[in-house]
Amino acid sequence: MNTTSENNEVDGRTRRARERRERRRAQLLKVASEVFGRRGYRSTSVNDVIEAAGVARGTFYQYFEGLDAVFHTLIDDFVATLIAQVEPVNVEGPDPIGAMRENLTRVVRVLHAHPNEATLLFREAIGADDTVDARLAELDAFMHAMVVGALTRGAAAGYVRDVARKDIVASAIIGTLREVLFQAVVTKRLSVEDPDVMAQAIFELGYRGLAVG
Amino acid sequence: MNTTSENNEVDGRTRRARERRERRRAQLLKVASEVFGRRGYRSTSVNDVIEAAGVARGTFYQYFEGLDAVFHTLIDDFVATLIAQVEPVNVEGPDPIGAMRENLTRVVRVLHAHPNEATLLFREAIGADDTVDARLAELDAFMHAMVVGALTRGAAAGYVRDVARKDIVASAIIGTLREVLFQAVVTKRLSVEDPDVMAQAIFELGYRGLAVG
Amino acid sequence: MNTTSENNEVDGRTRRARERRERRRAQLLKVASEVFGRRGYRSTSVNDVIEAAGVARGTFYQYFEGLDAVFHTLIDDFVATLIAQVEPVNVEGPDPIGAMRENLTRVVRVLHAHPNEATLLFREAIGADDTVDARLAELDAFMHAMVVGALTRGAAAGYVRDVARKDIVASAIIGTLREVLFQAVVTKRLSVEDPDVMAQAIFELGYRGLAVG
Amino acid sequence: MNTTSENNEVDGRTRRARERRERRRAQLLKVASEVFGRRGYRSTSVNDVIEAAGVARGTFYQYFEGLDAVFHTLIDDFVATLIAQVEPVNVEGPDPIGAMRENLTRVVRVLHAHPNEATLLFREAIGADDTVDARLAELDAFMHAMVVGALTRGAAAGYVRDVARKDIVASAIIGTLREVLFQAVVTKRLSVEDPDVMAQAIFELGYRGLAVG
DNA sequence: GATGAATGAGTCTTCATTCAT
DNA sequence: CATGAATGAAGACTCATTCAT
Repeated sequence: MNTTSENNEVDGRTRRARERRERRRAQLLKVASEVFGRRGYRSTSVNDVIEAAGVARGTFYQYFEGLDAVFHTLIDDFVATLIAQVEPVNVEGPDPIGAMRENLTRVVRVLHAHPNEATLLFREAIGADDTVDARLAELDAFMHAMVVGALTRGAAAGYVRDVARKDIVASAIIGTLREVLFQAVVTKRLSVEDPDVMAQAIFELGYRGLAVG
Repeated sequence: MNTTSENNEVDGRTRRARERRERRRAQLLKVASEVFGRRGYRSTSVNDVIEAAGVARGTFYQYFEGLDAVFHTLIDDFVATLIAQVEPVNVEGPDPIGAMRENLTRVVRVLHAHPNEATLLFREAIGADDTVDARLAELDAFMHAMVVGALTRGAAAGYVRDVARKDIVASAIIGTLREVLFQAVVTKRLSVEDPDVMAQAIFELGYRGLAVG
Repeated sequence: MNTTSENNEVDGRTRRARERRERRRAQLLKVASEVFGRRGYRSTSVNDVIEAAGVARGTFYQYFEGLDAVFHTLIDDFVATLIAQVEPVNVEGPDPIGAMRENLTRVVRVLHAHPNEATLLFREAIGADDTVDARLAELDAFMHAMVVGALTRGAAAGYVRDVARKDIVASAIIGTLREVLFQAVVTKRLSVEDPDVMAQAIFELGYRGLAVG
Repeated sequence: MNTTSENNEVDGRTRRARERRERRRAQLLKVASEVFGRRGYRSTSVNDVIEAAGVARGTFYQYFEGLDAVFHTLIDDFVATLIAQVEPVNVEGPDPIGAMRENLTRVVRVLHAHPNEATLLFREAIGADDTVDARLAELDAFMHAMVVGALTRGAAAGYVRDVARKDIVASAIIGTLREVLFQAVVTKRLSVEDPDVMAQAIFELGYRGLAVG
């Protein structure tokens, strides 16, 4: 019927409009992450982004409340993606150590594949603003809790030593990851071709330590 | 005599003037580091600093070219102080491991004693501007070279394992220190009363690893 | 058709936008020349101009890089207008002297019609800055070359005496024009109702001198 | 007597103090005129002057109210010096034309001998501020009246033509002098070795004009 | 929805002038 | 008197955000 077809037409229009909106939004995010990666978040202005995107000032503000919002979105999305790479390790499963290593490898691969976002996370997001700081603190807390849990369950299962200050050791392990990944992905001072090599080196250090024999 | 007393007076004036200048400069640096620590470098304006210091706009510019200069000075001074804590470790000496731990303990103490500056270094200085980035890169390179050297000489002397990727392991060790110190001194998420406890935990992890037995 | 009308609409918008921009720019230049004429370029601030124009700070900077740019534009435009009044005199034409006088008359009329700009040129532009100085030097050189050329060709054609130091005489003639115009148009110490009277007086002096008979 | 000798001593002290004051003041004026000549009055700051003079900020303000005062003093002194070169021409004396030329020659010599001050007068003083403008207007009026008087008396005595607009002709003559001197002394675009050559050229133009024969 | 001109708050920086030592 | 640190008014410039078209 007429009404139906009209409704369909309207629905079609609405859908297409929404899709266009989403494409625009995604494009703006992509361009922004490139510009942030190139010039640094703090020295990027709205101007830089709209020029790079070939879009008018007002258009930008129809999609985001401001540059902060873009930045927060990028950080949040990327943090979510990273967290999604981590699968809970069953300490009583067949190969818990291997499972951990696989988690690490997946995270490293995502960081390698998104160097702009990695740079944002490691370099730009630190001390940026309270909102981002809070988000990073959450990420930290998440990782910290996870590692402390793993240490606790691992020790109970007899897989790892029962260290006294699990909180310090957890921070130490996180710092290891953070720094190596930062140097490999962001500053490129460490040249690591294969993520597995990195995982291997880190695991050896963390698991066996530097003691001889 | 008259001439002498006049000369003395002039000298006295000059000396007192210079002293006053230096006190002012030091005061401004101190106040600035506090404000930076409180509000973050990037959201601090010259206004904030001069208000906190109780000083007129022009006065500030008589002592520093701008906020950047203050920030750079703080970073440079603090980096120099930190580096000065590190004494070269003689791997063939009686207790090289102990010497390393003492280096670490001294660094930790300085960071504890200057939480504002530590915050600047760990949180504010990252991605701030090219000059500071270069300075931090130097600090990184210095530490990295030191650790790689220690690993090499330690392995030659039979104190530590001869790991394959010394560069990755060095970054990992630096990351360990950085993160633990950051969490302990800046975010205070880790409560570490005694620097030696921290050193102990880190050493145990790095030296013996997590392997059982 | 739809597309066409849309295109037309877009074109119309673009055109109207450009026209508005040009009107704004012209308005700002006009207001600025008035303010400069009233308060003097050197004691005029951006504030003075935007207040007089009833425009916001940022608007001004969307059209000009700064007050300098406005000043340079005004000077350059006016110099171009003045130069455009001068037509080359064909010394072998029917009435070269009359042609010269017509050139002079046209220049005088333009100066009369734009007293603000004349003031800028005669009073404000001298010693203002290096850019303007260079521009004025060009204007000077242009006029000087023109007069020296006229003297040379005039002497060859037997119209004027063949003076020894054509360069000095050229400067003298230019000085004559400059000073009389300055006093008539800018300071209004000379009241000259009719440009032709001025031309007449100057020509008499220059052509016949003060000698009796 | 004691009192006398004391008074004498005091007088001596006072005198010497005054002399020192005057030497300082003269030195500051000299240095300032150099700096003004080099960097232009408008881009010279108190700083520039005291640095060039090797004197403290406060000292400067003990001798002058500000840079304006220095500038005004320099202009006033120089204008007075120039005016002092001009001796009234007795139109019924033996050689009134020669007397005028001598006046001109003396003025030219002073300008040659003080290029910094000449630059101030010709380039920096124009449109500088109301006080200077008024002073220059006085100088203009003085010269104008003098020339108009000379034209009137010269015409009455039959030495020169009785031109219709003596005011315009007077401005023209002054403009001649001003421009030629400006180009010769300040911009050095006219190279005039001998002041008499300049006087000769100007007089020829003014007296005989450009007419042939 | 897209556009881009207009806005004005916020910062930075200079420099003439004062005044305690 | 000489000194130079301190002052703060004045001005320049940027940039995130709004809104009429």
